[in-house]
Amino acid sequence: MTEPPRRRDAAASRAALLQAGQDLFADRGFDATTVRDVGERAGVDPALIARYFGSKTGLYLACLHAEKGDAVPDDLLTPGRVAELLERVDARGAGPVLRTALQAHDDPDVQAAVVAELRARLVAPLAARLGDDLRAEVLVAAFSGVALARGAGTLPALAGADRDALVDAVVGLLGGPGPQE
Amino acid sequence: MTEPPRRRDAAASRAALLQAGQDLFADRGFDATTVRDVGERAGVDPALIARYFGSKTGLYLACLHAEKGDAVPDDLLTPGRVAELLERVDARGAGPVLRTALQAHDDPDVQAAVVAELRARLVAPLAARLGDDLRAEVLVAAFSGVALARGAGTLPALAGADRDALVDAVVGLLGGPGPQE
DNA sequence: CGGTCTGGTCATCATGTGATGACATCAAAC
DNA sequence: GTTTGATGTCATCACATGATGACCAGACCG
Repeated sequence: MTEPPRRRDAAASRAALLQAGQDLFADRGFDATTVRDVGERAGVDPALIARYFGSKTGLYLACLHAEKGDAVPDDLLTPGRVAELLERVDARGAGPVLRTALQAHDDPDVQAAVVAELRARLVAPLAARLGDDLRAEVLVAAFSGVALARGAGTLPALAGADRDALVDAVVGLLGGPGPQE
Repeated sequence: MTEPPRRRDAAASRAALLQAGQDLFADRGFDATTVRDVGERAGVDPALIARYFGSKTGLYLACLHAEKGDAVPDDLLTPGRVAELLERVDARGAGPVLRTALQAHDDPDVQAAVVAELRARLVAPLAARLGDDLRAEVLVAAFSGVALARGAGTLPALAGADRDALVDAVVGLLGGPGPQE
């Protein structure tokens, strides 16, 4: 750090592309995001995506791994965790992982990576608590649906609701008969 | 009916396109379905989509209205209704309505049509029972998530589960604290 | 038969998109 | 100052996709 900002800085360009990719992929999904969009948002020539990430898919995978660290794997059933995730959804979109949970990706590498992310970050802790993979996955799918719908605007009350009210509704409906303390 | 099948039959071609559109849109969504796909599946030249429906979007709207009648508006909380909907999802994909509930469509006409369908078919009856639009919409979003994930295969236990077990899990988790009798 | 209408086929266009490689330009090394 | 490698810019390609219109082929009517 503290380097005088170079006028040409590969690391900075790379980081800008990564950030722009995270933003746009989270907001619109993979297919609806073009490399030109990413380049424009990053203030960088789209051709550099190929240089630094190999391809659009490479950038997507990098975005997936980049956000790996910033969400602590934790339980989904606690109101605090629900609130935290929803806050994140409101601020930055549903995110590639939740998105791809509900729509298969054609590229097998991407699909495998998302499955692994989902499992590690959300399903596994829940399954450990519930003792049941199926119930854990149903919960994850249901929450993903709420997160996506929040951004889609197709369900007006959900899209427009105050976040606290939404947390209440989600916890009330999804957290119901599960073992909470 | 009982007409000897004409070698050239506009109504039959139209119906074939409509059916193929319903199948493919339900299975893959709007964007991932090409007019060439629809034509091939229907055994009909794709150019006829333009003739009979004006455009791909026109066909999509027609598919939306076509399946309007075949799902009885009913309550989502009852196990019977959940089972019925899941059966349909297993047989024919999530369907355009549930799909678009979670991903906004760019065309405003389509978006408006889907919002209306969703409201009439799913949200309204639930809201009447729960007395709360927000909770009703959360439930619809959650169920849509489950339906989509069922087909996406990203959550293996959910995708592979026996339907009865899935109905149990869904009813147990979503129907929990709601007013059921 | 000749004419016309309807249904169907096909070539083609315009556009958007991801990818690629040639070229330019800056910075550091020598 | 020259060279060299890194960094960035740009034109362009290949391909998929939705749309369009010219044309063809039976059917029905006179």
